[in-house]
Order: sequence, then structure tokens, then C-alpha cells
Amino acid sequence: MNLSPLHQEFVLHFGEMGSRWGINRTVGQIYAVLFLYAEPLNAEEIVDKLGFSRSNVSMGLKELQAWNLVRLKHLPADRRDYFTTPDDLWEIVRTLVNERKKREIDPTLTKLRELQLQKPASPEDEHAHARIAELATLIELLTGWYDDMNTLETDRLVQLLKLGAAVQKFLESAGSIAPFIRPGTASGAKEKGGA
Amino acid sequence: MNLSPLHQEFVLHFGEMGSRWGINRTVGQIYAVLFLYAEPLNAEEIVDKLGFSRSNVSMGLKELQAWNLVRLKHLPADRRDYFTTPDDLWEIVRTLVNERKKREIDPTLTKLRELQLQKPASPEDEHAHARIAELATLIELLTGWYDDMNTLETDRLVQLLKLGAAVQKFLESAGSIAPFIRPGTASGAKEKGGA
DNA sequence: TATAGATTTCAGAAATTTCTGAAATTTGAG
DNA sequence: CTCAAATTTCAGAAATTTCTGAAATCTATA
Repeated sequence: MNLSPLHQEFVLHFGEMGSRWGINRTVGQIYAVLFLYAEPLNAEEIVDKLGFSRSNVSMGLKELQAWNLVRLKHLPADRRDYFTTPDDLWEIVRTLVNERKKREIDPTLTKLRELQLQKPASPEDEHAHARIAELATLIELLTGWYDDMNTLETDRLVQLLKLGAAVQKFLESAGSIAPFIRPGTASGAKEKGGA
Repeated sequence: MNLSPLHQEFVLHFGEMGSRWGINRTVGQIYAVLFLYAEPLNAEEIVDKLGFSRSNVSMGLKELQAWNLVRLKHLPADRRDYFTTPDDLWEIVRTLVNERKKREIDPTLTKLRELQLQKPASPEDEHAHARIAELATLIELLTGWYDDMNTLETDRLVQLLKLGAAVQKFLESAGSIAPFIRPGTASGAKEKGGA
């Protein structure tokens, strides 16, 4: 590995973590290198730094592109592809969450809705049905909230995050507010399942 | 597979998704079965329903316990272990997020802090350092916010989620509020990286 | 404390995923 | 259009993960 100790340690860690996420070690390391360097890198440079085969790097980059996690750049008078990660970390976070939602949540929601159409054929099915409905409602509430937050400008978002639970203060005086919320949203949420 | 069509379809889906998450197909399916049934199940019943080997089920249950995702129950005059998932879905969500945070975020934050102590040895290291610092700050902001929200009662949390981006309305009138926030928090956050 | 039922452990088999080198394809400059 | 550089594809090798059956361990109670 052709990296300074600082770079190397970061890259190795990201590789490890990569496998706890959906992506694999190689992809994690490639991302880490791109993340750390100010300048865009081409595939050959990544090969040099990480010591993977050229084809492996190619596949890794392809996967990162599928995740929208890297940007493709071109330098004048050089037809190789160069890659970077966005400078703005919030852009990265948004992409990451969007993509994970797309892969890990949305298909489940679709499936749950589909299952809700099936006619239950036994008391056990009835119960499963209720459970599935509850789960769908909850996921809709969460993803609806997320989509909503995602429309906020970063500065606003950061303001809210810093506010944290203090935002709750407003809810106390919110008897006056609740009525303002358009009623037909992800809201329908059960008041709390029937334990 | 010894399951009604409804159960089976849900279980298979969860198995698939399980592998997109950190857990594997088997564990996902075991969880799915426990989630759907009102009554606690013992290992043998799971073997019967899913057709895995007894030892595989044993390992799967152990992993689910390590994730805190199942509860152990005992029936009178029966010394087998019975397993369920919590009735309250919010409890499940909280556990899930807590555990993923513990496994996927916290170790990275620790590592980043550790790397920040290293002395940069080149201009490239300087840049990497800045990047790492920025990332650490952002993660601290997010996890700080999460910890904060996690202290809220479920009802409050749901209220806030339903409010969604509308909560932003308060920020407009928040010149008056910002000062109230204790200053020494995850807040220090850079105003927005230096693109 | 002996024993039968329940659970866990573990080494190797099976399955899956990742990685490579070689060959094929794409691309742009001349 | 041709050629050389750059990238992608792909079949099989290597590595890793998952799964199993058999043996070991644990545990409640008679």
C-alpha cells in the first residue's frame, strides 16, 4: 500500500467498515482514498496506492458510480477518467441515505403493500396482516418525514439538528399548531399498535 | 417451508433484504417468522417452519440476541426457550438504530478522533486531516441529534415526525430561540466546508 | 447426582462473494 | 479509418461466509 500512515490507517478502517455496510472491502478502500485526496485520481493511481488489480479497481469504481458516490472528472489533454468525492459532506450524506433508502427500504415498503392486498386465510394470517400493516404505516411515517427533511436546505437542516430535542419545546405550545398540518399525509399512523 | 403463502412471502422477502443489511438470509428469515407470529416460538418450531438445521437456527437466534432483536420467554412447565419480537414496533426501531449506530458509526468516530491526533507529515496529510475533522464534526452532529431524539417519548417523537419539515416554521421566528441552545455541543460544526 | 431433554460448539462441506489476468471492447486523436 | 491508450468483461481461482451433522455441554428435576 502506497500511502502515508495517516491515509493508510483511514483507508484500512474504511475497508473494514465497508463490509459492515453493503459495500465490500475493496470498494470501501477505493472510496476512502478518493475521499481523502483533494485532487481527482484515475484508476491507475488507485491501483498504485491500494495494490489491487486493475480490473478490481474498475469494478469498484463502477459500483461507486452506481451508488452515486463519486463524480467523474476530466483533465484537459488527458482522456483518462478521474474520480472524486463531493467537497460538500452534506451532499455525500444525502446521497448515502437516499441510496440506502432506495435499496433497503423502498422495496420492502412495496412488498408490504402488496402483501396487504392478500386475503388472510386463517387467524394466524389475520395477525400477520395486522403486523404487516403496522410496519408499513411506521415505515411510511419515517420515510415521509425523511423525504420532507430532505427538501430543506442544508443550513436549515443543520439548524434543526443543532436544536435537537429542544425543538420539542414547540410541541408543548403546539395544540395551536397540530391543526395546521395537512391531514392526508403519512400521518394516518396508528396511535401506537395494540400491545 | 411450512408456512401460509402470506407468511412465506414475507419471510422470503425478509431473507433477501437481510443480506442487504448486515444480517444474513437465515437470520432475516428467523426474525421474520418471530415478527409475524403472535405467540413465542421455540427453536424446534422454527426448524419446522423454515427447514434449516437445528444448529443453524441456534446460531441465528444467538445472533438475534446479540442484536437485542428478540426477547426470550419461558412457558410454565416447559423448559425450552421461546422467542418473540417486541409488540411495540417503535421499540424495535429504536433497538435497530441503536445497534447499527453501535456497530457502524461509533467505531468510525473513535477511529477518526484517534487519527486527528496524528501529526500530518505532508501537504496531502494536511488535507486529509481537514477532511477527517470535517467528517468527525458531521458525525458528531448527527449522532448527537440522534441521542437527543432518542430521549423523547414515542408519542412526542411521532408528533415531531408528523410535523416533518413544517417544524421549520419555528426556525424563522428562531432568532429568539437560537441563543437558548447550550453552546458547547456537537454544534461547533463548520459553517459548510470550503468548496 | 443421574438422566433425559434442550442447547451450543465446531470441523468440515457447500455456497457465495471477491479478485485476478487475459481477452474483448470502447474511445478519441491523428 | 487506424492505432494506441483506456476501460470493461468474464471465466475461473482464491477467499470468505454460511450451513450441517455429530459430539459436547448444559440444566431442571426425579
